[in-house]
Amino acid sequence: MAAPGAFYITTPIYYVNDVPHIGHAYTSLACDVMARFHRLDGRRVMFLSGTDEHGQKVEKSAEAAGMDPQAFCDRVSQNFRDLSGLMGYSNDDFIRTTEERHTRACQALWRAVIAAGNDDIYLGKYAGWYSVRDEAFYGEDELVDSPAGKRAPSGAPVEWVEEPSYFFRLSAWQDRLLAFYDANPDFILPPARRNEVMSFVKSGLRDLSISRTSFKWGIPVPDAPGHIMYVWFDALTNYITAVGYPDTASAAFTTFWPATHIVGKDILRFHAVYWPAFLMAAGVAPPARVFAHGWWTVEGQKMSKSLGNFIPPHELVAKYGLDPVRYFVLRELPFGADGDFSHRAVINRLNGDLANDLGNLVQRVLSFIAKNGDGQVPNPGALAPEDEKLLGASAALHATTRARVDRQELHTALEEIWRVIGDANRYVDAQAPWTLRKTDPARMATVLYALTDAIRRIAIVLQPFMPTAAGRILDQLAVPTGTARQLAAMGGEPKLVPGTALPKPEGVFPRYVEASA
RNA sequence: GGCGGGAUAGCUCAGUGGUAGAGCAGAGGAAUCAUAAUCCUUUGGUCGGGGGUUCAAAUCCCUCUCCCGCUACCA
Repeated sequence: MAAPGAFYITTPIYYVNDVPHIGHAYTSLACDVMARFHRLDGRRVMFLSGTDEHGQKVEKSAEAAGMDPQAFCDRVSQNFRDLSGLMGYSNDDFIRTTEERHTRACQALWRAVIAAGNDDIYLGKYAGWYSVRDEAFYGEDELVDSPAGKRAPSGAPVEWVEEPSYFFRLSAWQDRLLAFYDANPDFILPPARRNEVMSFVKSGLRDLSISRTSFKWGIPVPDAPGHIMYVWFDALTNYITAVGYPDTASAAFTTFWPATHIVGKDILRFHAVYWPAFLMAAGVAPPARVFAHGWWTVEGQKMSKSLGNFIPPHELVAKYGLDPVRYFVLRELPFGADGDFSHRAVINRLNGDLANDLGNLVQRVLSFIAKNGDGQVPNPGALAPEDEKLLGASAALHATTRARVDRQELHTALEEIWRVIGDANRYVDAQAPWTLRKTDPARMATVLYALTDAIRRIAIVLQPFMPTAAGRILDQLAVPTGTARQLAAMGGEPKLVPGTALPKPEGVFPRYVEASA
């Protein structure tokens, strides 16, 4: 069990051969929001990302580039580390599977499975139809008959090849996995994905080939010269490497493991089936949760190499700004479902939600105070019921958003926040401080105080989603950094101190104006 | 083929038995503190088709049509 109040969240390790696109950015961004949320909520957080650097493709790419595989990885993994900087990720560690600590962890995990004495790893033969030309294995059902014999779908000739391989006895784990899913109904989210995984497991499991002898770029299997670990055993282990495995008594491990894994739906099975089985076989606790998210389409079309419609994250950030991009991808699609990334939709969110609803709310209140309230935090009188209502709604966001974030429902968390932003705008109109200025200045001050305090709470809870913009709003309210910006401060102390000087207000979310044709 | 999910306002979706909802878009109005922002009102749906159960069905059952996901070793 992880320590109480601790939270460990991981992105997948990205395949180092890939070029980062919006899909990678999205996965990490969701993790980043959860990591930031829980830190602000007073928990100890470990947020891990990294790169997957082994495998035949990397070996070949390095060769093609005329480089040593390690030097090649050093270069291309930088693309993903740069992404962290660009998107403002707050990851605590960035693991690379070519690091020595990872080799140690993988070999230790392997040995632990063997030491458990259940014969879960055994030596067999990996066999299949291989096309030298395609450099790929094909399943029997994929092959096409031709006069010259069996052919790959590409038309390339195939040959039956066999190589010695270690296998993981996954077939023996069906019942234990199903029992685990039953005992942990939230282990796989969203629920639809859980159903898919369970039906997959119920349909029967085959043993898994977990080593290769046909190439070299990988982690050596202990006591088995010529064998290197096959991708998944190597890659998945990164999640425990980073918390100190094999030292399961280490502070990091006892504090943080088990983790919440956020993955794309394409790799759900590996995380929700193979990984818990590996761990249980080695006597290590399985992960706490695996959450699978969906895919982005771009202007209604699937992202693909042939269409060349991958969106480089840096272009988006340059065009719209970092926080608007963060907001858009988290708000636009239900986390878990597929969604479309379109210029139109970004503009609508940016101008409608950010500039009009939130940005204008902050600006109308703060500039009113700057002009009519001596530029200070107003001094409130007794609160009226409608004041209490607004303040109560904004304070309640702490609990409601936490409940949403706990289930990875980041879009509904934002919905909750925007509901209160709407309340605040309606409150401004209903109270009409511009009228109170002439009729009842004391009441005006109370109204403005209620508004600044509501905005303070809204900005605090928005920090995980839009760290820079939310921070700027808090700056404009003269909220000191530190505990005053923790989520706990939404409920009570420290509050805004009447009379505190406020800086000159500046717009936080400018409208996006389309370049005129 | 098998298993699972879905089809609700122009768009994206919420809504599991009791007089159809939200956001955006559209129309009209109010206000003028504010980033021509905000607020109010409002147009709009035979809840995919058909059948059934029920006093009552978007909601339960049957059936049809269409869409999507999963159906293993592709990093």
